[in-house]
Amino acid sequence: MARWEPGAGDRLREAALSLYLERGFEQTMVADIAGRAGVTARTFFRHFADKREVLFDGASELEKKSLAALDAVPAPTPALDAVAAVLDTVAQVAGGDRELARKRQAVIMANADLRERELIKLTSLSTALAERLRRRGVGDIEASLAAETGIVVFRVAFSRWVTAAEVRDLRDIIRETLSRLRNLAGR
Amino acid sequence: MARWEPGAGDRLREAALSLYLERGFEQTMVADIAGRAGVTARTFFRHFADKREVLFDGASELEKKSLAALDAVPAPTPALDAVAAVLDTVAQVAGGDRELARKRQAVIMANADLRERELIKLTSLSTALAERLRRRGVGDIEASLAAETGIVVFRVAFSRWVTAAEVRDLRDIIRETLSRLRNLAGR
DNA sequence: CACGATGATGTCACTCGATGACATCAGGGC
DNA sequence: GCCCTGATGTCATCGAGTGACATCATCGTG
Repeated sequence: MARWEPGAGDRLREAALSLYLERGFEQTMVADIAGRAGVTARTFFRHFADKREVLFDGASELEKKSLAALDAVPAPTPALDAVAAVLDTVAQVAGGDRELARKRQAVIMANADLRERELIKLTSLSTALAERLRRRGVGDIEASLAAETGIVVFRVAFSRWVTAAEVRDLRDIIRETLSRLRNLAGR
Repeated sequence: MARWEPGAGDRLREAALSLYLERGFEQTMVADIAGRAGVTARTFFRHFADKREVLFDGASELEKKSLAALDAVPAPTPALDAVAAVLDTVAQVAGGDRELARKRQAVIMANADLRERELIKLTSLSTALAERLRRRGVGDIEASLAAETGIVVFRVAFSRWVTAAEVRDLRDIIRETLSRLRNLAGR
């Protein structure tokens, strides 16, 4: 076969991120993205469900790995400890390219629709985690609480990780954040 | 003045909810809502920013009352206890008409865009609470964690409250949920 | 090599959400 | 009666998103 060329999906992803950075999300039209990627707008929608999704389609892989990580935790582990183990894995998946993450986050934070989409991706992860926890015998409410709490820790830690001044690993920040939450909530 | 008649905003709210229930959110067109309310589509958008917002415009009042409740808590209270006090107020505002809440929630849960919007409303509340907590001297991370944790408790409790089988007060459920969270997270 | 299947893309037409510009109309104060 | 103001209607337009259909390249098979 010919030498490797990025597929249309990858080109669209790149084109979208750069355009969102240059002009902002709302000022970028799907036709612009498609044009930069060398395809038509119709093709954009064959690769991504909508204009926002182009920034979020890594989420399904994150979810898959997170669930695998949870399944790898031995059964008798307390719910929140199991979630902590998941967060270590999440840190590896999401905590790689910090500069890319900063760019992406800058775009997302600048637009309400994108913030909405980001939230629902994390909620979807939380729901999936809770469901697995229940299968392990964790109570209904406890499963939801543990999963959602884990997501809260991730969100707070992540938002700190992409801060300009911050230099620590995402994993370290997550651990510290979880520990602070325990102090906060413990009686 | 003439006898009381509901304004266009109220008529639109009612029309929208009933239509969303009858046909579903996506199957309902803005023109339908406007028609049932006796106005034009253009007028709909003069009352609500978009098609979703018609279900959520109570959120700003909820936020206002929540912040007032937080300000009413004496300063030396631990962050999570202060949030607990806020949740009592939230329970009063959101825990009134259970049947209405069930209808509304049924519509929201049936559509991804609406779920997104609901999430961001609660996140906005969380952000506002965290900001006030910081003003009281609560540390940066702790403020975010306490506020977001409070929202998690509310979400979990609320979703239980609108369950068909559930009969307890929203406030009671919230209290129990918070207590469970403390057990879960405490070391 | 020709052929037909398959998958990715382009083209066209259309619906609907959302917004700006301008006209209209009713009520209140002068 | 007149004017101001706020709420609404009308019209035009943009852009997201989708369905239907045509096209084209690739590839396995006879």
